[in-house]
Amino acid sequence: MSQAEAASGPSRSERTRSSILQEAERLFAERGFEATRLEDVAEAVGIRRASIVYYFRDKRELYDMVLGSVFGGFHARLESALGGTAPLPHRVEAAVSAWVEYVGERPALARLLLREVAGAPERGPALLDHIQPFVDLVRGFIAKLEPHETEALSPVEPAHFASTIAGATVFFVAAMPALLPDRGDPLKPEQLEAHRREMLGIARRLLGVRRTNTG
Amino acid sequence: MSQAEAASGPSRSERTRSSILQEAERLFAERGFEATRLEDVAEAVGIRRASIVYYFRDKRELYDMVLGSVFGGFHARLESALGGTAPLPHRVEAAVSAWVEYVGERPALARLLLREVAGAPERGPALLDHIQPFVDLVRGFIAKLEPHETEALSPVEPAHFASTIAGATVFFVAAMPALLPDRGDPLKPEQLEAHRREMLGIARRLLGVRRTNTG
DNA sequence: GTCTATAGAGAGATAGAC
DNA sequence: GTCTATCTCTCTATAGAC
Repeated sequence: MSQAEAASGPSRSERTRSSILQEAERLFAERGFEATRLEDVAEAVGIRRASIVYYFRDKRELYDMVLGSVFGGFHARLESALGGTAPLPHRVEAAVSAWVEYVGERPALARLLLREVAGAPERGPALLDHIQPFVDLVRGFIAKLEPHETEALSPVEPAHFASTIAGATVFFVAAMPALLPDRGDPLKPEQLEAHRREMLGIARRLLGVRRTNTG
Repeated sequence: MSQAEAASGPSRSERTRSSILQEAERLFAERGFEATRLEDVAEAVGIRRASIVYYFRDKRELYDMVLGSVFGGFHARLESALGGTAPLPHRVEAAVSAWVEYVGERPALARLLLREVAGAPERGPALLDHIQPFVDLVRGFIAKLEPHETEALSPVEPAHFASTIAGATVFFVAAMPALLPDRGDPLKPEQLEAHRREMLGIARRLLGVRRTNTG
């Protein structure tokens, strides 16, 4: 944002660009990359298709920007949750809570991640670029642990731990409305909170922590 | 299979049809419905694209047949696991094991399910048709339980239980090779077995069963 | 049953006016 | 910045020969 914009708010250009990203996020999540037409994104924004290309070189670049925005938004949260001086299990639990809360705020992440993960590894290393920061973050976190804390992690591999929590959450958020439509929206605060507690319970079990009541 | 085929084996027609289904299963799983070209399926089988249409009306029908085959294959297994007179937790654990084993044998299921679940509920009720038999099966199972067994289920909702296990497994199988390529194939027997045990542990926790060693 | 050839629709990308 | 118009390519589906 330039100085002038700091006073007057985002420029028209920035508002348009931001709207495109927002609608693209929703549509790519709902329909997938191939099935999403730039025409649909344009219509949702209220502009013409050619205008999208003014902001983003092509469809692929738009998609990459969406992924960057969605995954990037969680990176800071995770960093903050894992930081600090609290005991190891508390920090891991804070990370799990941050994850479930973020998915609740930005459910497009769930569908985008499901789709990306479904893609065969050879095809499209796109995902890896966006996930690598998280892998690095977690590896750094583990590297900085005290020896006695590292031992506490031994019951489970970090990769498996993350996969279980991440998979259970995105599947829950995306699958419930599809498979059990009469069950109510999983994004409703009560449902999400129940899920969060369940994930915390699983996290504690995987970490070998004795069970407590809430998080 | 007709009487003649019972002796001579599958006819050429049946072999071709079966090959188409097999390659389509793999390609739809790896690339998704839209990104899969009938051309690619035909090439993988070693025939021409037009021949596919001789066996399947159109691309959509082929896709539906693939889903039917993949999901249908698990239905019998689940039914058998949930049946019998063993105590409730044992039958649930047998179901979890059957699930993990089936995904291991037919990993296309993982990617197909991830993709289907990612689709917004409004678009394409296709998945529901294939999942409904499972919902019915589980509801029937619960309905037939003794009162004291039903109580044992109370700690967790069946839908949430299934979502957690199913999500964690398909995510694990599909995401590991993509996100941590140096970690080895999750489909290798040791890895799959470790995952199965972990899922059993989670299942027991969700069912409120005291922990034991293996399944 | 499997093929070649082609019709027909759809969507991304580009050029250039305003 | 946003538009209209158009080019070009890709893919499904069909028709009909062998």
